[in-house]
Amino acid sequence: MTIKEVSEKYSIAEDTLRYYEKVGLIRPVTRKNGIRQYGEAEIANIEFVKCMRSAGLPIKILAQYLKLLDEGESTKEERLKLLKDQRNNLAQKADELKKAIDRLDYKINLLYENGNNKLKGDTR
Amino acid sequence: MTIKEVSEKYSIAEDTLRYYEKVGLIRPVTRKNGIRQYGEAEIANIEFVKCMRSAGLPIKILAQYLKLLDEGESTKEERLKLLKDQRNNLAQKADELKKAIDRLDYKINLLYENGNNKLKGDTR
DNA sequence: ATAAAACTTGGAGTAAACTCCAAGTCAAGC
DNA sequence: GCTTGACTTGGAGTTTACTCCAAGTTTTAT
Repeated sequence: MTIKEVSEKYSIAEDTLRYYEKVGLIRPVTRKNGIRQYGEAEIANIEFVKCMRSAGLPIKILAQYLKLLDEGESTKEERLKLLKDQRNNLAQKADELKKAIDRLDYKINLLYENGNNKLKGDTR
Repeated sequence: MTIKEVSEKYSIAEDTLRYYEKVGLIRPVTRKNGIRQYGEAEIANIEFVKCMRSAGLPIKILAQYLKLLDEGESTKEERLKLLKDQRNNLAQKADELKKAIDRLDYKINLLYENGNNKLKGDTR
């Protein structure tokens, strides 16, 4: 798979794919005449990265995780901690998201039920 | 309430509070000898803004919403649309978050059950 | 009244994550 | 054999959301 195909399949700009490689978020891609040929493993990585990035995991963290993975078995504990930390971060983010959604829903309902948004204590 | 008190109560830097005011995310705060005195309405605004920002709503959107509010009743439909759009954005974000969390949980479990992370098809 | 602490402003600087660009290479079609 | 088009690189530029700073003013404590 060429960079263009990957870019289209996953809606990630070619520039971004090269950038990810540069900063160690995906492994160096093997080339054919200097041109990147993405194999199955690379594709799997990219799909994983996309999922994590869309949830807001920082690039640095993901790069560090890949580095640990490539360092082998000895980094197992560290990887476990990293994954758990990130999982907890996301869970907290999900909480905040839920609160904001509930609040928006409340405001939306106010607007439906009552054109006048100036109910006591809700000036926004 | 002074800017310092608000800053401490809501864990928002003073600079950030002034910045929010500058970009129209909160209304101009009334002054006493040039010094900001935050009243109840301002505090409520700030608390709302904090909730929305922690969910990732862009500053531009929040500023636009405040502007619409201050333009009065005629902007009701537009405000409703804005709130719904943002609500939907957040809901989608929550979905992505959930997917990422599930995936991390899966990886964490793999690590617990099996030191060797190289199960078929999971190179990350 | 005067030194120290707290506040003000406008603008510059920073960090993260891209995104764009110029200049060069390389294989393929005519 | 030359042009076209896709690809490459390194580096500069952009956006968002702060965050810091210098220089000045005001308030408070002695």
